[in-house]
Amino acid sequence: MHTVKEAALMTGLTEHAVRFYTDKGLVPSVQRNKNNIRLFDEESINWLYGIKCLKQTGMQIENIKTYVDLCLEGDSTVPQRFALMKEYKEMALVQLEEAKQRVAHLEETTHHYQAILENRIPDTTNPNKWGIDRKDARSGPVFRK
Amino acid sequence: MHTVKEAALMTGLTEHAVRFYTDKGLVPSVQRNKNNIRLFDEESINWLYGIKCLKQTGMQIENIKTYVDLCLEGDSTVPQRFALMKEYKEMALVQLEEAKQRVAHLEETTHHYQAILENRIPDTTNPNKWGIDRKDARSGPVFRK
DNA sequence: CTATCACCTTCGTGTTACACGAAGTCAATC
DNA sequence: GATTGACTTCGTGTAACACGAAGGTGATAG
Repeated sequence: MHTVKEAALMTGLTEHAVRFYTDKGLVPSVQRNKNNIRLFDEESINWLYGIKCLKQTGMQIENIKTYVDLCLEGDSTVPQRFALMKEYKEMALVQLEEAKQRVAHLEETTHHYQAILENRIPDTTNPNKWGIDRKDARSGPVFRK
Repeated sequence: MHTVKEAALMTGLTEHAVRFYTDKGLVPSVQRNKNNIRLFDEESINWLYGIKCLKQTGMQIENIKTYVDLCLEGDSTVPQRFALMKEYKEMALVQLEEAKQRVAHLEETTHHYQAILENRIPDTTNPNKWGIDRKDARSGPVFRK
C-alpha cells in the first residue's frame, strides 16, 4: 500500500495531480485508512499509469472518467472501450510522427548553429531554419536590414 | 502575402493562435497594411512553423519570445541560441521515446480488447493493462467483486 | 446607393488541468 | 507537550488559448 507521495514518485506524476485524479474518481481502486489517508495498491498505481498515458495522448479528464466508468460497468462495454482505445491509438501514432519531425527539425537547427560556431559557414544566414519540409520555404537570409 | 486565415491553414494553427502569437511579438517579420490587417510573408510563415515546433516540445511562450529576441539581436547571440536549441532537442528526444511507449501501450490495450471480442480469451481479466513495463505489475483480474 | 458578404479588428470573459499556499488534523517522536 | 512531518480540505492563481460580441473595411450584387 502506497501513500500519495509514493504513488507520485512511482508514476512520475506530481502529488497534486495524483490527488486531483483520485478526487475526480479516476482511480476506482484507491482506498482510505482510518485517518482518511489515500492508500494506493498496485492496481491503483496501474490506473495512474493508464491515466497518464491517456492524458498524454490528448484525452480530456472528463473522457478518461467516462472510460473508467465503462470499465466499472463490466464486460458489456468492451466494444465501446475497444473503439475508444483504437481511436486514441491512432492519435498516438500521429503524435509519434509529429515528435519525429520535431526532433528532425531541432537537430537541423542545432547543426546549423554548430556550423556557424565552427566557422564552417560565413554568416548567420537563415537563423530560423523553420519549415524545412515546405516546398516554398525560403533559403535566403531571414533578417534583412 | 497571406492573411491570418491563410497563415492558419498553412501552418495548422488556429486563427486565434496566429493572432495570439503575433500580438505577443513572436513573429517579427509580420506587417500590417493600411487597414491594419496582418500580412504574413514566407518568412513569417516559417516563424509560425518554428513557434509551433518549440511550443509542442514544451517551450513556454515567454521563452519563445526570449529566443526570438535573441535572433533579432544578431550573430552575437548564436552561442546562447545553440545551447537553447540543444536543450530542447534533448527534450524532443525524450518526448519521442514517451510517444513510442504510449503507442505500444495503446496497441497492447486494443489487442487485449480485440482478443476478448473474438472470444480468444474467456473473460475480462485485467481490463486495464496499464503499467506493462513495470516489473511488479499485477497480472490478475483488476476488478474484484 | 445600399445592402450583403466575408473578412478583419479589439475587447473581455470562459476553460482545462492542474499549481500553489493557507490552515487545519493527526500520529509519532523527542 | 511541543515539534515534526505528512496528510487533509479549501480556495484562488496560471497558461495558452477558445470563444463570442460588437464593430470597422472593402468588394461585389442588385
